[in-house]
Amino acid sequence: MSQPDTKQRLLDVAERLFATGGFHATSLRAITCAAEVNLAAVNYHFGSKEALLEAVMARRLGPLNVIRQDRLEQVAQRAVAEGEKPDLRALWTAFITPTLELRRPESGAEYFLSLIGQVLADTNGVLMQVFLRQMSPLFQRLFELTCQALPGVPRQTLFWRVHFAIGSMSHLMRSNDRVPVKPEGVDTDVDIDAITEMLLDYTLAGLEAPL
Amino acid sequence: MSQPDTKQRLLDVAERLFATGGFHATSLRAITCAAEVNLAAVNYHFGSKEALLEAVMARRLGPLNVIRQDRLEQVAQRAVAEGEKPDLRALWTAFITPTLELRRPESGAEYFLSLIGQVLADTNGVLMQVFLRQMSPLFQRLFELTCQALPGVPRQTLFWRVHFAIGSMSHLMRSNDRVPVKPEGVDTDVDIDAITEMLLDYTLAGLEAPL
DNA sequence: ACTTGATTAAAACAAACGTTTGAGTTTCTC
DNA sequence: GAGAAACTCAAACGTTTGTTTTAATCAAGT
Repeated sequence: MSQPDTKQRLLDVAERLFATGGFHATSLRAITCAAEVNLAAVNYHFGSKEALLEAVMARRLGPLNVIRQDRLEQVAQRAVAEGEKPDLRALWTAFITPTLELRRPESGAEYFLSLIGQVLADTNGVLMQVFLRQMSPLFQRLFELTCQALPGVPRQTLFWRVHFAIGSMSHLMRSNDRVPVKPEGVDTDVDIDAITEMLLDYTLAGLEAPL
Repeated sequence: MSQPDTKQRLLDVAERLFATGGFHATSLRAITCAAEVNLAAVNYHFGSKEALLEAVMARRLGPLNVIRQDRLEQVAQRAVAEGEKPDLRALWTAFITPTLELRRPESGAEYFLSLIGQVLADTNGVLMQVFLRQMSPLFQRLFELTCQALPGVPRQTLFWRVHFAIGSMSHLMRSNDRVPVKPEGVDTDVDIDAITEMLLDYTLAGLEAPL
């Protein structure tokens, strides 16, 4: 009958199923069945499948973006106060670390992270359009601050390097522990902090690569 | 009536539509309509939608993998002959350059490249399964040779760095000229050779990042 | 010209899809 | 307690989907 958390259950289940199966390959019936709510609840609470997706993304992306934006601005302000250019590692730490924190099981957001990773791979489809409405300002800001941090690198080169960096990061976001090919003697079950450091090292080296 | 190139048209159109719309969001009717062939032709020539996808991938991935495998082995053999470790840039040039060549309009394979980029983002769904059947050996080989080229970097670290590199590359493969966010003053319409160099620089710097 | 195998076509099948509808139930406010 | 708003439910709607079926047509070989 009446359930106090229908909307929440739909969001949680949709997050998981969209992440593991993809938006288009996940039906509303699969979601509502897993959430143990009625099919019509989706349209009642959200209006449409796409709106459900948008709600799934907005509930975590909003707070995540606030954190990242704040941290980016702190780095920028510190640089201004010191009359220096922004610290590149601090910038990308501000962008990457809160994001990968969502990878921790305790965050309850690991599927969300995977979903966002997939969104970043969407070729201008519905996922990407929804996502960009919420992300463009942050991407722009990150890029501009990175340009300030690396004044000797042409803007165009930096654009592509940032593009590559987003690619690495989103690839990691998607994979969780689902790494498709595991070589011998490699333990893929690795600590979040360690992998964050590795990604930062890799990204920083790439961004700063000699011309 | 009888058309000499029904199968080819299906492959071409499927490649394009799967690449631009995604596998699940592209119907067989959309493909057959665009190819101007009958719906039953898909099942007649390929057996199923998934088999069509597999054929789409195999027709270019097979030859591409032969080229890449040959070039990788050349680098490896040169190193053995000289009693040295393999040259890292040569390895990744062998892997990346033939791949990004497909980005050229003249190759007729730009949609294929985008499709493979999407496959690399698939979370163990049908796309990834089809793909891995054709790609695992090459990935393994690339990883092992990269380990040989960088003996001072722990295997596990290298695994993740290669993972990041694949992420960058696939992100680039997917995007073509569809870059979602274009900052001011950046020309995203860039020469293939230039962008290949940029990706190689970025990737090499990341792989070789100091510990 | 006939036969056989390959190919095409339209229709059908069974299932699935997102959305809508209208009735019933629950919750909230006065 | 009554009424309104919020919520749930099952059925229905109209459409779409991948696959199958069967007959017709084409192409190649004898």
